Amino acid sequence: MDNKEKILQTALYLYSNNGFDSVGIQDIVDRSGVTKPTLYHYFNSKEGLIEELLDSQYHNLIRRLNISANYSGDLPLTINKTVKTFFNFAKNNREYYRILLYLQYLPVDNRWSEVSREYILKIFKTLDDMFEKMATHHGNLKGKNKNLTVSFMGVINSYINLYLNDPGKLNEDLAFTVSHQFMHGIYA
Amino acid sequence: MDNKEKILQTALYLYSNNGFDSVGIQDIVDRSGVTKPTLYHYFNSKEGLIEELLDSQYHNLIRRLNISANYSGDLPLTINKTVKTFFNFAKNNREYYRILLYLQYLPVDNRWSEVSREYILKIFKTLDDMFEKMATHHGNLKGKNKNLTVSFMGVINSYINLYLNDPGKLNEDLAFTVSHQFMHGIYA
DNA sequence: TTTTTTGTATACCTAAAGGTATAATAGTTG
DNA sequence: CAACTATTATACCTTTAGGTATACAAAAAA
Repeated sequence: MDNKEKILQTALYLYSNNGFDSVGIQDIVDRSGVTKPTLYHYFNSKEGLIEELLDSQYHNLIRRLNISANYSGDLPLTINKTVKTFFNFAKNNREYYRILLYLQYLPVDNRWSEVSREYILKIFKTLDDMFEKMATHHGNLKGKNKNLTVSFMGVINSYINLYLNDPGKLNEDLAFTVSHQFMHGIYA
Repeated sequence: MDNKEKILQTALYLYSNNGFDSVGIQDIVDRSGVTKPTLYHYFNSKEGLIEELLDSQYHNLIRRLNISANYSGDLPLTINKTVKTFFNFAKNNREYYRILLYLQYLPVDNRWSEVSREYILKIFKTLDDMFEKMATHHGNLKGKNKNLTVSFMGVINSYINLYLNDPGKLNEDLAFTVSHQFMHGIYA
């Protein structure tokens, strides 16, 4: 692993557990076994480092999401696949997903909120499209895409936030339960 | 309004829009028209200020929540009242609730995460008790309280997070929609 | 083989953070 | 009125933050 990769890994670890503001460049270079100029050589600034960090695993998430959210007639299957995609991605990229969660609820004027907004929006857009397509077959969903997207992300992220330290819980069973409850409510 | 109150108001405003780490004591005292020793006289430290800030409106929330979450036989009514309680509280205490949201998704090792954990847990506990009581009348909810609490908070906070800048949207209609969907799923 | 680029370390800079020593003022209590 | 307590301002402290000027070694290009 070269120095650049080492820095990215360390930054991911530290930022994920403490947040961007609580981790200094010095902390990162110390833990990576390099010095500041090395970091600045590769990333130019703290912001540059964070941007590259966010970018690094994001396309992976979007790619998977596009596959599972690609509705073509079977609503329960699509919902379940999408829940599983989120759970699996979060399980396999715990540190990264923790950052994504943290960014999603950052105050609006926060410096880092802007850096990440496009990423969050893209995820929402993908789900919104999914629900819109679903509405063509299920009339009762018509016009509700936004609400559905918000509910869906809310439930998913709430579970992930809770179980991120115990990722074994984010399994197929829970994914099924969550999908089922989302579709049929708490009585069923 | 005395200086202490002025400081609290300013801190609430600034922290709510930027997060704790992005706002310095200097920013707060400048905007309050006082000087540092005044702030330190009343609050001892940044942490002390934040603790008092969190405390200031928290009991209000818990009080209301205890009333609406007090299940006594009518599940849909209780759910709906509780959703409305959250929406109304968030609407009437936007800055405060924004901080609560932000704290809920902070990385675990973050300095401020600890300060706020008990508050978040108390809210979860109240809802958990509500769902447990409900399960005595609705057998199919039995043993699901934790999942129900997580889903419930997830959906509620996701909506609030989205509409906090446009709080007119957090109205009774949306509360009804959210309650209904929570109970009966997206098909209904 | 010379030259240039890439990568890295030492040592430093400036700004801003949280916090305080000291002293003055105002109000309260004896 | 005297003593004391609560409240405030000036000016300062220390630490840490992000970032950089300079110099040097290795590798790639000429």
